[in-house]
Amino acid sequence: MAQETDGSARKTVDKAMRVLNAFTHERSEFAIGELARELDMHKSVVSRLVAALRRWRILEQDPDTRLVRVGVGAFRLGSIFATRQNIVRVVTPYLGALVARTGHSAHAVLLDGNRALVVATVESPHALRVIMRVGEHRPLHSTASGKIFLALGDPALLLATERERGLARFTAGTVADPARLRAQLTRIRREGIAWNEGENNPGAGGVSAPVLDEGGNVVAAISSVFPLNVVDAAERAALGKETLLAAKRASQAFAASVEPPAPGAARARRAPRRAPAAGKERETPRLSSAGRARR
Amino acid sequence: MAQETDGSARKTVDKAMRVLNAFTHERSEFAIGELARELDMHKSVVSRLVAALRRWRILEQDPDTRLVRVGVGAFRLGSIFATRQNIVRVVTPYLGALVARTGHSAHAVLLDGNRALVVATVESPHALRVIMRVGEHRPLHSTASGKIFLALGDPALLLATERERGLARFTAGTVADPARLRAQLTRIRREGIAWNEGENNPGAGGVSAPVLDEGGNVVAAISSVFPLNVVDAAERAALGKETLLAAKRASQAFAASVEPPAPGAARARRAPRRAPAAGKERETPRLSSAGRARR
DNA sequence: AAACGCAGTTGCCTTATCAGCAACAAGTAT
DNA sequence: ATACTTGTTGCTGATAAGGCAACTGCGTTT
Repeated sequence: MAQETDGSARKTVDKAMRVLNAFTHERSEFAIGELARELDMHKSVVSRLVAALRRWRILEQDPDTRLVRVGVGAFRLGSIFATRQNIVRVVTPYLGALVARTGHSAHAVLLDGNRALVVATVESPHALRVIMRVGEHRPLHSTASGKIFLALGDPALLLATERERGLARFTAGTVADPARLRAQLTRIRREGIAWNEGENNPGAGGVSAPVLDEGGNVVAAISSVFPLNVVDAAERAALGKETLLAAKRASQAFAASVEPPAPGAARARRAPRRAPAAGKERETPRLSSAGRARR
Repeated sequence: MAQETDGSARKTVDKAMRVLNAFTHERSEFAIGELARELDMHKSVVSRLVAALRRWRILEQDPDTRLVRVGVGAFRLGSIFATRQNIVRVVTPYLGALVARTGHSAHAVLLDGNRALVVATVESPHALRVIMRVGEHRPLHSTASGKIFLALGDPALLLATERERGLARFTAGTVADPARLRAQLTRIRREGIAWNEGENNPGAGGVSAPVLDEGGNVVAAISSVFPLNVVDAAERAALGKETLLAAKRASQAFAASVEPPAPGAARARRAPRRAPAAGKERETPRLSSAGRARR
């Protein structure tokens, strides 16, 4: 079948991952047949893959309905990531403080490929509030936090975003014109905060500021989100200031938290070493690649 | 190699999962070679598996040290589980309230195979406190929450636990005698709460109570943990009462939260149907199986 | 009731994929 | 400089995976 020369394929694993990737917050349960249809694989293949993943509890299956769901094993793995990522731990308290001061929901996102991944949220106590869930993905060009990554992250990210799906239009306000987006990004670089005025969801706006490591690289973005119709210009300005402040504090806390001399550190960690030749990279198949933010 | 007749194997996926399973909170980074040694696989195999998983960001690799870590893709999956599991969402506020009243750390655990998995924690504000991290696994027979599952969950769980590793002894207080353990379980069933007096960690004790669904099945356990030496009998009794109360409230909240009529529910869900023949089950290879709590 | 349809699992056989080896590439220690 | 590391990659025989079709449970239809 003349598979394009891809040195390390491990196609079976790839298929298993395609199965896992089908699960999202919106669609968190599938019948075997559904998966097969959606992924264009044969029933028997999906059935056997699911069985394999089930053995490790990465997936689970409702004994009654036979619907397949994400399992506790996936949660275990994810929690390892969350623990290691100081960011999540470090940033959460600042989100809480931010919400307490502003009254609007706040969240933190990480870059995941060429989308932003929500990794922590604190909800506003108000009845009218914007809700965001941990694990949700958001586009880069139509959200405040996304723009932070586009403006301050790897330039390749912007190129990939434009190329990929083009700049999809979600609302009337979405900035779908590359030139206008670039103009916004320049401004963001200057001011240090990014705005979104109903460009992703009608009626919902946001401000975002970067969490930076000691080298000045963006590691995450903190955002406040609010209903556009009840927040006037003055309040928005204040909200921007507060968000920026929270992000700055979080940056300091993050820098301070990185690799604390490791109390009971046992395993030797060799001195830094540049990655070797590395061949053709090509991360995440069929979704094309986006260079990760350099460190 | 006459692999024992296991109808659906998907051995490559299994190997990939063995790689993932190597990662824990204690060991969250590996060199490729380390993994190969530990899993008794060849360097080249691990290298290619890691490359495959990296493409989906389930794993990631430090560009400098080349150490392999759990990636953001795993976090994404895990968060889907966490969201779907109302338990985590529902229970957390009650943990907070419990800590506020008692001053001791509290956490919630789910059953993961034949261990308990910590899924939510709230720490005590005191300087002297017991700390537990989300994602940690704890044995069933030497922890309060574990005993809840043994006492109120599927009876097969107890058998599997005894068979598996025997009742490993962690401290002088560990109940390693099956008969004594069963006696404790009987009492737990009667009283509705379980105690641990330094049986897992010397000096640390805990009380746990079950979160039950509408059918009376254990879906989770809530525990308060405390330093044994500063908590006298009177305080322990109060702590037990509070923990039980929190668990009861959480149970009600959980029952109320299950499947809210599904507002925009689109996909048809067929009527319940018992799982078919199902062949030889055998969950989680090489760790033997433990029947899941029946529903 | 009996027949049909649908979803999921499983045995069999062919073919494609993977494990192992060894060479190589990069970096580190002697 | 030279000898060890550790990780990646081309190559080829051995193995594991895919497709098919049969079969099992169930629910629905005539």
